[in-house]
Amino acid sequence: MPRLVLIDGSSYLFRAFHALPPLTNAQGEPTGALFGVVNMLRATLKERPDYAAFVLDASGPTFREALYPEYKANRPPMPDELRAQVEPMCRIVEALGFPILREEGVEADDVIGTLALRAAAEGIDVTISTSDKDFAQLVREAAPGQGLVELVNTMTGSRMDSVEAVVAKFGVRPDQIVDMLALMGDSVDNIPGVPKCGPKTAAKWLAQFGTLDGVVAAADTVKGKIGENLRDALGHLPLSRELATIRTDVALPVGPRDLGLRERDVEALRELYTRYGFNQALRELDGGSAVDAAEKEPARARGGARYAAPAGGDAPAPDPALSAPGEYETILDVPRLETWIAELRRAGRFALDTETDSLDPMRARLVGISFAAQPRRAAYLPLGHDYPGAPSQLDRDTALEMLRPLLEDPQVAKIGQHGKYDLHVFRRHGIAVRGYADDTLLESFVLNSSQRHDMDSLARRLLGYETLPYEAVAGKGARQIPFNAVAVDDATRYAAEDADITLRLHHALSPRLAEAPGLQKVYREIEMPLVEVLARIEANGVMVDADELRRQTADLSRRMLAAQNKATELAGRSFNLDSPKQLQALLFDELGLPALVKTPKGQPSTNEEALEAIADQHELPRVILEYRGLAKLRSTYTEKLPEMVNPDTGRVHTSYHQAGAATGRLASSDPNLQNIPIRTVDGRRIRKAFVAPEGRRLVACDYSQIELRIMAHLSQDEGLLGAFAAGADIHRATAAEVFGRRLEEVTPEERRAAKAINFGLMYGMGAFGLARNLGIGRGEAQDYIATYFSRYPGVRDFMERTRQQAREQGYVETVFGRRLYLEFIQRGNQAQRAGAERAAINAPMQGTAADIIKRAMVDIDAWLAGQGGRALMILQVHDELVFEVDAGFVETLLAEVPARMSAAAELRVPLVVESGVGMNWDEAH
DNA sequence: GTCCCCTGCAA
DNA sequence: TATTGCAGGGGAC
Repeated sequence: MPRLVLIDGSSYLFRAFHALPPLTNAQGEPTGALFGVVNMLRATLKERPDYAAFVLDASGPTFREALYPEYKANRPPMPDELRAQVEPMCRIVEALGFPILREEGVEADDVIGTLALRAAAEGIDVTISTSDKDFAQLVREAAPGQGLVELVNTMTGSRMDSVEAVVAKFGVRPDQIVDMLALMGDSVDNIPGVPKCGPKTAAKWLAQFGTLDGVVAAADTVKGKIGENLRDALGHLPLSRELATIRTDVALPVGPRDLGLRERDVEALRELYTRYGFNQALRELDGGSAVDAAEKEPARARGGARYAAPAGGDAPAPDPALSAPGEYETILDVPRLETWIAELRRAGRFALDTETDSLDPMRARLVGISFAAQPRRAAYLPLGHDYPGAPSQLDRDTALEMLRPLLEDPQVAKIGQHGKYDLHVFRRHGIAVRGYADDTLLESFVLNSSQRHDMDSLARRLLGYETLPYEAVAGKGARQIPFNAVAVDDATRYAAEDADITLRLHHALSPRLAEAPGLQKVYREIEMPLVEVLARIEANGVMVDADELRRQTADLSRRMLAAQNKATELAGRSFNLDSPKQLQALLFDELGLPALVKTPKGQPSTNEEALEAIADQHELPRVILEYRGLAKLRSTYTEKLPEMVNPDTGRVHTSYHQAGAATGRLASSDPNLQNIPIRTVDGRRIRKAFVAPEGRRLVACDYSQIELRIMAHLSQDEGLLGAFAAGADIHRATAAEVFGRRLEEVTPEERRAAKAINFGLMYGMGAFGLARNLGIGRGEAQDYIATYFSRYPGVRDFMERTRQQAREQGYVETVFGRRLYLEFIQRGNQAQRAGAERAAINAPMQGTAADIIKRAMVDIDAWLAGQGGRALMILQVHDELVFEVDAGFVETLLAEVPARMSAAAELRVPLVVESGVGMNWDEAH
């Protein structure tokens, strides 16, 4: 007969918490209750039930509160050490494969009761695993076609599987338990009973009178003080009985047969057991002895990642030494710091990390520094914890002067995780770090750009180590406190761990790079040298004319208001033009215009394409498009950029994310300066607000058609190579080929179509996309593409080769050996595979372009370093570099920079660079 | 407050 | 059913 195990999670959590000593793991987190629950669950799994569920109380009121507002009023709030264990417990339960049930408005008891009786009725044997005696009321013996319901308490090992067993334990039958509980009452749940009536008395009365009703009827015959108490309690006994009754008829979204156990997630369990120090469980996991059911399937894949490819680079069984907890100390006096400095110097290389009071490296103040020279041993040097009662710390400037020789010594190698941030912090505190040798973020990025590279993920994946989350020491959301307000002890656990884990990650990652010489070269020759260059660009910042932007804001506001009035008039009522939802109701429901475009979720879209499509049927769509364009410029640019000016420098400092795009491109944020408008007149005005200071100029240098040139190089297509060699206008040349014209005969319309083909091909576009882009029929678009491929057969072959390579080896490469893994190319569904193929075609071109400009940046930065500050690199926009240059130095820069950009790669086509000079970014184009 | 959706800017 | 990103406002929870 199949068996269902229902686990009363809440009861175990409480009992284990109170029964076990207050255990903690190496990080000092409480683990006692967790430990108890985990052991109970492991014992349950060994019994191999067919179905199981872990049931918890949900928040929110239940019917019992409605019945009796004082219900559970005496219950003390959950202790913090216990509360902290709930979330990890759920993660372990999940990872073990148990379904978790948490029903809003229904207590766990009633969920269990309902499922138990339903299952028994369906012929399933039910084991309720609980430490709560109240469940004895549910015990049933098996009957024909009916399963039994039994109780086990794995903490005591007791089992109640028959009426007899219940009688033996409580002196009453299961059907009398509720009456007994009503008579006894329950002080914890605040259920009133008969004062002085305990289990013995209740059992005696029930043996005598049969039921609660019988007891009530015979109340007058009970003698003595307790008889009086009984008679006084008569009024509330029915209520008490109802409160004590476990419901067996609540509505639930699942039935017993929905509660199959999933395969356990071994990786997740390893991490969690490691983190909480459950060594026995860990050994069992590795030995695989106890629960072998799980080994059949790999741990479930992580969702979300678009490429996410394990291929060569994924988690080995973590070395236990790497995943063990570390021992951390706090440096509070000069001798201790001297000892550490000596040790770090002796080691010759060490991991370091800074803690600050802000995420913005251009505003952050140093709060502390951590170091690690060998795994599992790290120290935290607090310098700026200033909460009331903070321990006395070393003076910041004194400590920094002590550290300066070490930090500025290029012979002592430093290892960081996202060290660019720390370089900023040190620079702004007067330390020019040298010898920044390795960055685990970039090691991971180069090894497999599709995965996550944050320290928590890396530690989990590569070390099987669960880091202390930042939220655990600083809180989260609105209640988050700055790091300087974090207690020094907590800070030490968090910060020293950062340095320790950085070092361990480097030990895990660098051998993998060594195994892949091509990748190591990308890491060593492109990414690592770029770190300091990016830090310099960010620190340089760009001057923004805030007044000009404010004038533009005013102008945009005026025109938005006009558009809004016009829209209100046309619609016949007012509505929120910023709300796609309201817009959709207005256009498609009220005005009855056709909804020709759908959003990804199937809603009628109000995007530009959709509005353009109905613009000839109504005036409103055009007005909305006008409004949208203005609103975008105002909210994203003219209003925001002035707010981003750093008060110290008077300039805007973006952040470049070196591991931001899987193809190898940089990404920019806070603010994003890689998407400043250029295509419309209003948009271009914003570029006029990016200015050069008095006596200087902005110089913009951009690669001409770099991705198409790379396509020519990679495909070695003769036609394409020839066109670039001849210095032709490539879109015109393409049009001439595809439309069978002489170059000078190509019409603007044909050139536009050819341009769309060129760009579309680089993105792996099909006939459908080209048709939509050009507003032509699909057949016609297909003809264009066919003609294109017949004129440029090398391109067609190249694309097929690329797809093939991606399918066979799971990744594609740039000219410089950077890889992009494409997980879905082999095992995705149809749409995912198609998407992966498009990405595969695009990545070598986009990625090679990224490699090239990165190389150029490193080279140019080195050159600029010797030019006495007469020019600064201030922006990178994928194929463009922007410089701020002394007016008298412009000539020199123009003689030097474009040449260096061109020389950044040797391709089969020339790398042409175009330059412009002006007082602002618009003019420099 | 946080998260998701829709929208739109750049190369 | 065209690649890579970042970010705004609305609105549900």
